[in-house]
Amino acid sequence: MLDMKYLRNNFDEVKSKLQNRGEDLSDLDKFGDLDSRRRELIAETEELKAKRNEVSKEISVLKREKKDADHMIKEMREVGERVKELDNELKEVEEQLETMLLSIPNIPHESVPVGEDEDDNMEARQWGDLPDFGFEAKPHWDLATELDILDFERASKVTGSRFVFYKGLGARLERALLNFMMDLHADEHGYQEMLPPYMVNRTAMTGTGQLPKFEEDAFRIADWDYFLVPTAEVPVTNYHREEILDAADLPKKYVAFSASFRSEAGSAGRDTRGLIRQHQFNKVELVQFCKPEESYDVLEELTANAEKVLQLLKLPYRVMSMCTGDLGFTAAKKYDIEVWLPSYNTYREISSCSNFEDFQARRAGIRFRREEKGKPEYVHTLNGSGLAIGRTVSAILENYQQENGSVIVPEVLRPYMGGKEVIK
RNA sequence: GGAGAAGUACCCAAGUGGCUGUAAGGGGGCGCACUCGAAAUGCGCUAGGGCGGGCAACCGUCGCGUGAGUUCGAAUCUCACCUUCUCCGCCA
Repeated sequence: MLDMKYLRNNFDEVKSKLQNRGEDLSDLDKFGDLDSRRRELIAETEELKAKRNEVSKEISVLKREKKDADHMIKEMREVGERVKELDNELKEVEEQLETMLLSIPNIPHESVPVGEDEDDNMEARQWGDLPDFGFEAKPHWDLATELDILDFERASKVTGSRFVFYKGLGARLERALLNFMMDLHADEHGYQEMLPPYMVNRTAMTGTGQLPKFEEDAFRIADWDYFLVPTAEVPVTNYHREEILDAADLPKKYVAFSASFRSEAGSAGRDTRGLIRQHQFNKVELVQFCKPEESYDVLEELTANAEKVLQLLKLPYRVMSMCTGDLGFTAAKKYDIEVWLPSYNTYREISSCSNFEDFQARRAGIRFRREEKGKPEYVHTLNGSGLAIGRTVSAILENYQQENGSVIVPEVLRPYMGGKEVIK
C-alpha cells in the first residue's frame, strides 16, 4: 500500500511511475476527491464530538447540583444524531479509499529497467557452465519415472493433476535438499529457522499483498476463510504484523520451510509435465525486515544467499533483473534466479528475490523505532526463495543425468543422502 | 463438541453509568537527592499509538480484546465475534 500523504503530494509523479507497470490505473483518479472528502468529514465530525464532550461535562455538573439540563440534553441528542450520520458517511468514504489503495501496485525503484514484459528483463549475471551431454538428455519426468522416484500418475488418481508422490531416493533427495538449504541459511548466513503454519487468515494474505486482488490464485479453506499459504512469505512476514520492532534487532532474518499451494489459475496447458508447475511444492524462503536505508544492500545479500545454494550444488544459473512490466504487484525491485534446465533448453525461475520497501509493512503495520522516544517508522520487508525445492530436484535430475539414466548426487548433498553417490 | 472463567497501559491489578474515573494502586524502568561509590531509603516521571489541523510549540479526536448498539454521557449496560485458561468428551 502506498503512503496516502505521499500520493496526495506527488500524485502526477506516482501516476507516471505506475504507468510503466502497464497496470490498469483507472481507479487512481478517484483518489483526490475521496481524500479531500474524507478530511472534510473528519474535521466536521470531530468538531461536533468536541462539543458533545464539553457539554456532557456541563450536564454532569448540573445533574450533580440537581439543576435542570433538559435543553442541553435535547440539543446533544441532535448533535449525536448528526455525528452518527457523518461517521457513517466517513466510514463509507474510508472503505472506498482503502479498497482503492489496496489495489494500487508498488512504485518501481529507479534502478528497475523500464519495459513491458519478460522480454525486457535484464540479465544481471550468469554463473556456471552449461552441461555438454554426449548423449540425448532426458527431461526429468522421464528420468524420474524410469527411476521410480516420482509418481505423477498415482498422484492424479489420489488428488488430481499437478500433484506428485515422491518415492524412495526421490523423497530422500527432496528431504536432503530441504535440510541442506535450511542448514546453509541458518548456520552460514545467519537466518533464524522457522516452521510456519500452512494456513493463514485473510488479514495476513492482505498484509503481504496476495489479497484483495489475487484471490483466485490461492486455495481457500471452505467455511473457514483461511487460505493455504502460497509461500512461507505470508506467515513469516505477518509474524510481526502490528508490531513495533527495536532498531537494535534489525535486520531480522528468518529462513522458513513450508509447502506452498498455488491454484495456477490461468496457466492451464503450461508446464503440464514434471515438477515445474505443481499445485503444491516445497520451498525454503528467506525473509528479512530491515531499516529503509539498508534495504537495497539487503536485497543484494539475500539474492547472493539464494545463489549460494546453486553454486554449492554446481548448477548453472543466471540472475535477471525484472523490468517494470514484470515486477509483480508488490515489489519495488525484483531479481529472478533462473536455473538451467536442459529439457527446456533454457533457464527457468527457481527463486524470486524482492524488495517491497514499505509496501507490505504499511499494509501489515510493521514498524520500528530508531530511538526510545522516536516516532515509529515502517520497516522495509524483503524475501526470496532459497530455493524452490521441487524445481531444484528437477534441475539436479536433468543436469546430473548420465547416459544410462542414472543420476549423480551432487557432492554437498551426499552427507544428507546417507552417503549415496548415485540414484539408479 | 459440551460446561465454565477471563481479556484494562511494559507487567500485575482496582474500577458496575457522570463524583480529580482526567483509568487508582503496585511492580518494573528512568531521573533526582542522600553516598567516596553502591545498596537501602526518599522524591519525581513513566500510556502507547492512529487520525485531523498547524511551519512549530501545540490543539482536537479515537483508543480499557474486536465490532455493533443503548445513552446527553460507556472500561462500566446490551448483542455478536476473537483470543486465552479450566473441566469433560474426542484426538496425532
